[in-house]
Amino acid sequence: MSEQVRVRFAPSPTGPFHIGGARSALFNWLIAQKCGGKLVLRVEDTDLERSTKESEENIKKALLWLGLNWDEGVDAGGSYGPYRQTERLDIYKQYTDKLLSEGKAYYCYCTEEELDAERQALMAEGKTPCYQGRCRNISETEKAEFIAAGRRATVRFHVPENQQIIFKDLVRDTVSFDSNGVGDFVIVKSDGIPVYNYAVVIDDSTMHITHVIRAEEHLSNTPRQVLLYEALGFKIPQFGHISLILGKDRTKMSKRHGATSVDQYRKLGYLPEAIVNFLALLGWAPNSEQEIFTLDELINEFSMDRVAKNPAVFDIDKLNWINSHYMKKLSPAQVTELALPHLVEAGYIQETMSQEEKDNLIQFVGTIQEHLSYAAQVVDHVDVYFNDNVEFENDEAKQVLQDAEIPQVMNSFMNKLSELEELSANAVQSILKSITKELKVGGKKVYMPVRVAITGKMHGPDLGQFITIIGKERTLSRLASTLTKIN
RNA sequence: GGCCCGUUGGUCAAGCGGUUAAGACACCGCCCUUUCACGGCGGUAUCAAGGGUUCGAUUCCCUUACGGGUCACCA
Repeated sequence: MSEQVRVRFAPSPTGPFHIGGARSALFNWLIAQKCGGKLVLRVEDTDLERSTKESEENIKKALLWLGLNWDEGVDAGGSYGPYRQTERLDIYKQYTDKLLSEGKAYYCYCTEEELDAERQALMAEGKTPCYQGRCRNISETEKAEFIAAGRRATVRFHVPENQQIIFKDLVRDTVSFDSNGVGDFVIVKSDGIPVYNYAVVIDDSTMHITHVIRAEEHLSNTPRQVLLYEALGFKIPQFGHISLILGKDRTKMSKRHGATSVDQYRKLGYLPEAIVNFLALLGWAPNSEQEIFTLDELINEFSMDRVAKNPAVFDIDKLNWINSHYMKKLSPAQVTELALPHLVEAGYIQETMSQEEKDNLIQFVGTIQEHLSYAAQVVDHVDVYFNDNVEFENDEAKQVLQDAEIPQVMNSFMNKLSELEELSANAVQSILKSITKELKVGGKKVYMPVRVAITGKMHGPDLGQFITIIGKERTLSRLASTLTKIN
């Protein structure tokens, strides 16, 4: 009987939810779904300085927004709680006492300055800067002196010497380290709070996690953890270290690479299914040529043995392409809704607008929807809709109105438009077409000048629809004022 | 600096000893719509370098270079 797959996502609530964390969560979620296993959400809040409840809430909200729910853990309950590390202090203490009594761990009274000096010295010699074990065998009298001097002890793990630490990794296969390069590390801080590498082992083990899938930055921590698993008599889980996401300059993605948090993308009007789809393709490839995946399809296709070892550069162009794909499935009203905050911020609209204004805006958004990568881009297209004061976007646009036949085209169009009884996209198209026939000129000589005269731009929404939306009056007045500008 | 991981087009990547080295994004061109876009079709472009192993290396091994991670009383 094979045991049930249990994976976990264990963020530390110390800031915005990073896109890389989202990918780790996604991979874990996919594994759980695929294997009919459980995903545990554990909050690693042992960094008392930086952890905030707010951050925890943001992370949970972002996970849910992405469609990644969890079966067990914070807010969901379960039989292996509590699921917040600061609520598990008594559990860690039991194991610490055990390690201490078995001589596998010891108190260390070194000060920060002493440790720093030791590190510097080793670095200068070109050696691995790891703790040399000064407090490993101190006498009781020394200990008493330190305590009397007011020193507070940390607990260090006694790392065995000359041991090859070998473990299997789902992504990297066999990885090995030499225990001599590790050095006795702190497992409990002087304030009694366990350190990440220690708490994670106890948690993963007591929560019966079978597969530890996390980012590659933890790969070098794994030998420490393996040692701890062995010392505590725990079963070692399957590890899988997925590569990092890099920025365009091939360094770890950070703020200077642009938006890095899930929430920033959400606010820009990216869609959760697009982000999930994009993230899945960063570091994983399907066994087919498919690029667009629903969550269900991902569950079907996903497997750890198709996860890449090499780090991937975050390519915003591809994200945009994927997002625009999903965006086309939205109704204009939905796109408008996503863009609203940005339109308000840009000063185009007020928080309160009449239903009529809104309906009209939605119609306009419908005409530009296919140009959009994400909803906030509506702002870049909306000037032609709100602004009746036509300005040429460049000389090329201005040039379009310089041809000899332009006055005729314009006059004819203005006449026909004002005589039109019922304004519609088709009617406008007919007018445009009739002018090409009448004047025996190509479409380019008609459509382009009219577009430029009304919008000042060379590109834009379908003319028939656009004119219908802004109406006859505004169109005619724009044309009239543009004509005065070109002479 | 020590240790660990990695390196196929500009980017994501398939490939797992013999291939015309897939596909996607981006870019360029053509077609469509008597305009721009959308869409369709096509094109440019890749195995980091050097040694081995082998009848044969993108694929296996070593070295170098480059990139990244880690060495905290951060996670």
